[in-house]
Amino acid sequence: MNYRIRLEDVARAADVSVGTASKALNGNGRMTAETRERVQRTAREMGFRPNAVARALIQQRSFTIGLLTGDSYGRFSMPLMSGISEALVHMGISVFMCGIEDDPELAKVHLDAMLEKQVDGIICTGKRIDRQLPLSTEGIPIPVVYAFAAAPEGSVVLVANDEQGATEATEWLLGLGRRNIVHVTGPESFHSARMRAEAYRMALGHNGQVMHGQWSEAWGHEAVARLWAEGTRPDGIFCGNDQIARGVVDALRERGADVPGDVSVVGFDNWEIVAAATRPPLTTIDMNLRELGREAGRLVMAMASGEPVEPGVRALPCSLVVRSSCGGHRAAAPEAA
Amino acid sequence: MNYRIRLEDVARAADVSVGTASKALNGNGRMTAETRERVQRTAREMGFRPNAVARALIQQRSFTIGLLTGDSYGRFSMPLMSGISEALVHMGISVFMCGIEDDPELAKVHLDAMLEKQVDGIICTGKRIDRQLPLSTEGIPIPVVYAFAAAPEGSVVLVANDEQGATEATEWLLGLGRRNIVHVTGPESFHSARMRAEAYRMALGHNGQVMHGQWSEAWGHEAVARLWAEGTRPDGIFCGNDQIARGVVDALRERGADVPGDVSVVGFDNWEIVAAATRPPLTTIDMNLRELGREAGRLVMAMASGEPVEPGVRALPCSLVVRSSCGGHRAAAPEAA
DNA sequence: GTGAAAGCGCTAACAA
DNA sequence: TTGTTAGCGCTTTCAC
Repeated sequence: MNYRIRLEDVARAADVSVGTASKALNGNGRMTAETRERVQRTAREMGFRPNAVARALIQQRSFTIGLLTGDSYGRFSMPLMSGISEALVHMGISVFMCGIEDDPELAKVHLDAMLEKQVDGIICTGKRIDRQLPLSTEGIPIPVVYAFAAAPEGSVVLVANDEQGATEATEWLLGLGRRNIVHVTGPESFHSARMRAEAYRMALGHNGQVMHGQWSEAWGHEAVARLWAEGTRPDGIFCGNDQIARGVVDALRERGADVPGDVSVVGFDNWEIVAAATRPPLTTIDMNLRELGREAGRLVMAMASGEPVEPGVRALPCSLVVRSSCGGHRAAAPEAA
Repeated sequence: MNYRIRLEDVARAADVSVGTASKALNGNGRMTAETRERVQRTAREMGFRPNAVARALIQQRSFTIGLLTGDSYGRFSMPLMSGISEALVHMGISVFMCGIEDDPELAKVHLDAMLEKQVDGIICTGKRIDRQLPLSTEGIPIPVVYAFAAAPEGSVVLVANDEQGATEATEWLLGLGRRNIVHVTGPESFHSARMRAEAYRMALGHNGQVMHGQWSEAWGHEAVARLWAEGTRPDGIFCGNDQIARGVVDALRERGADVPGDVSVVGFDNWEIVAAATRPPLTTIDMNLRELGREAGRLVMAMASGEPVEPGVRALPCSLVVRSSCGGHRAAAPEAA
């Protein structure tokens, strides 16, 4: 009932010209309400589906954007893409998604394909915010937004606010009365690790103790082992991600330390599969990647519509998600900024 | 250097007609090698990018497909989409991806958008193979393939071979000399859980012991607790997914049972974040979702090209991934079917 | 071997 | 208020 029905068919059936039919369906032009309704009804009855390709050709807009991602695991790219899609679907925009697997050749192939398909804009995303994708977006004639990825000078980029997130985490522990707080995190080579550590120190008001290692559960175990070996007994541990936090919580339990009774632990990422499965479930920082995606979608379309958008890095707020690894309740500490 | 350059511009610069330029660039028609090369060189130098929208309009093919997913977490849809994309990118095909969040309205909006954009085919995917998406693909004038999702009668559908995977897992345990093997899995309401349990029984040659519960670590703990309470001491446990397996392994360790010394444990899913972080890392079944995606991509394009494709369910093989939770080495047991 | 011209399905400017 | 017409950028007969 909807195959190969052209506007011309609808027009003929409704006894108007294609021009009028077009206007009737798009709400443009002037005509009697009767005519407009008749055309719309006819179109509906015939199962008419406008050909967006023809429309794109003439309007020079495809109502399509491209999402290039360096995160093929989906940890970051899935929530981002959900947000983007959510923000744009009601404008009739669809999202091309492609993973580039750290391969410059592949990245170029995908990018060219999208450019040829006349996407209205491109969003690039990675799995860490201090590494550029293997991809040059220089000289690209359409808007580009970077979300959760490093970008060339002068780009529009969106990231989660690591400092603010880490500050919230640390202050949450302080608010709970914890005073001997250690920070166990990933490699110092990661910008995020450095930012979070810095914010932790600032919130503490002194140097605290920062332990850099891997972003893994194993490092969480190892870190606790080192702490115990050197006789340190923290009452709060802020971890650089949820995997480390899970390792820490398990290691603590194995040593008979009660979480959250003796030690409060905060994670970072709110990676459901890890945070919710930890015993007790992790209180952690959510980077609100979905909202980041929404904002990226809005921005790229604003740019595509010619609205002026300032280049620069926009850091969106993280929020604390309270589960059970700290004790305390949401209301007992300051809200997200 | 590549903005708004049309074929006409290239043609003029190369001193040929647009028709000739088109043929030169697409390798069609007849002309002197010199002319062809000159046009190609000119196009390259000018940074010409053919407008795929115009091409799609005339060829009635957009070189685009749609991926509708009910799995917004990405556990299944990411590998699937990587596979699809991988199989099709070299045909110049891009993939629209959209999550439908169990929302029929949203699903329809996305589906209509793709249809209007003249996608050449659609792939639908979910997060379990016995639940249909909230979506009717009836009367759709383009090929539809279901991958890892339930589908209406007469559809082309691709799933992982649960029986074969479960058989491999069980036989691996048997091959290791385990004789007292228990199966701890998810709710009986899941088709996959029933299929895997059935295959487990077949491989065992008797009824064994099947414990249905949740797909969670907590259930893994609980199941071991029950086993211990009733005095059962298995030497092998085949788990319905990796999360259960992780719970089982942790619970076993807490009771002083050595894995894999006393008990061998096999998981299902090969979900890296869970399987690799378990101590010891899990030997598990991989559903090869990426390959499933590749096949889905090939199939949908074959259908779009008019090749006859038999409707029905195609079950693709799973494979055993050996880590440390069983002892034994890859060579000691039969290969994947 | 190369060019001219028609047309894919639609929108928008201009006539009537 | 409605219809006519000229394209959007490309491919593809069909002449020459």
